[in-house]
Amino acid sequence: MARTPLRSDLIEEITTRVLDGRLAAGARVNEVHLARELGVSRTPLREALIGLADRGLLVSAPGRGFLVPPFDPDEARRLYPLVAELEALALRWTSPLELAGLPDALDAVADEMAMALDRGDDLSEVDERWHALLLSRCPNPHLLRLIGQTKPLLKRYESCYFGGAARAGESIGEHRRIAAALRDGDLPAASAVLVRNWVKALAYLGKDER
Amino acid sequence: MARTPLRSDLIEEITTRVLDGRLAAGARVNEVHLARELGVSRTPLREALIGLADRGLLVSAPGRGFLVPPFDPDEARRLYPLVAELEALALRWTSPLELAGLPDALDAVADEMAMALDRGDDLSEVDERWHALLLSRCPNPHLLRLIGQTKPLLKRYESCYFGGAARAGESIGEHRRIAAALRDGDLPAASAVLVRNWVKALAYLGKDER
DNA sequence: TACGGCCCATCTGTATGCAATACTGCGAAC
DNA sequence: GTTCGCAGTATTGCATACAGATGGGCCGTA
Repeated sequence: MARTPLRSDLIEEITTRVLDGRLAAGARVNEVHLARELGVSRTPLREALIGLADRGLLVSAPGRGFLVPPFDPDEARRLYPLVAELEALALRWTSPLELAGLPDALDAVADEMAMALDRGDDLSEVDERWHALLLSRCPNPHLLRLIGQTKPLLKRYESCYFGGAARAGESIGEHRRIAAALRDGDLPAASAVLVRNWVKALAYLGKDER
Repeated sequence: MARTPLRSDLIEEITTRVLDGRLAAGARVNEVHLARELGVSRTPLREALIGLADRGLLVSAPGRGFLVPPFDPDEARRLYPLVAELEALALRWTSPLELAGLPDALDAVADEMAMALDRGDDLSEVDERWHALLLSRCPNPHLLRLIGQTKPLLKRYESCYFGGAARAGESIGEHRRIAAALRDGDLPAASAVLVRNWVKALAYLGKDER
């Protein structure tokens, strides 16, 4: 028997397809087609779909299966502050002791971001690593679970987040300020910048969405 | 076809069984037995189990099925503040306009709680209604989803919450103070009491858990 | 031509079947 | 006496099969 259930891999794969639009917003998910395409049967596929519906990345329409929720600017406006507050909470609940080793490591990742920006690479993967590192010491697994469930929803709207180099540079600066605040032991300042970082991302997103 | 998928009912039923201990903490879930007992096939049952595992009320052990997580005092200590902060957040994000009609209704439910306390009834159902009402105007469905997913986890530890009449009376008073603060438009005070209400519940829980 | 009802293909929701792994009990060896 | 190994059973994970609902097109009628 597989040591990793099929549904886990399927959740990952389907998440990717929702994020990159191969499963289009508003479209219904045809279980038979998708199962054939992925080379699995409908059973583990449905299990994955149900998991994704629980996280809000799909919605279940009783009798009509699953569908990808349409894009909704309101939803983005609610998701960004939500993730912001959740991350800030995770930060507040990380003990100063655990936090001590982080700033240097965070700045190292921020350096990577700066280099990626110079090369014109995609920053989102590095940005993700930075935030994962920031939260890695939080002792509340349930909060981390909620964050993990919510971020993919947000990523649907994030496609053009780092589109502008100006915003990217600004964002890297914010990341560095967060690390600096942590070094000073100034947790409120760190959370404040963190929340602002997310909210600003939303603002730039709104600009592109016109 | 049923307008409501079987798995929804199953999720509800299994949640109940986990909360009342019919599915004991630490025990494995036998899919065949449980399916027979519930009069359904394994397919929708497994779908329900997966949904519950996503919410953290069960854990999935690859190759070994699902099991009810053991009780863990640490978990309770992390869940209560989490729900407290999430509810406070929901409150902060509810517009004052929407909030205006709430205090009277909240106090009405608080009256019910007081009456139930006098009669010696169980308060948890009424308490749940009070909190649901408090959050009912929050415009962020994702936050509400997270709260809804997290509260059942907490309820596992809540059995003896309202055990002491003294604490129950105190809690009702806190509920009234929250409504009063809302009437005054003093949102920070309302959140503060709300958070304290949850944290105190945890403190009393800790006392009984020895 | 527009509208409403019926029929059929398609798809979901549920049940059952099958293969491979994990647990249990017993026996043997140290 | 304890531990290791093995065989049989139980149980999971996945695949397939079946029943009922859904949606769309076609025809008839106003």
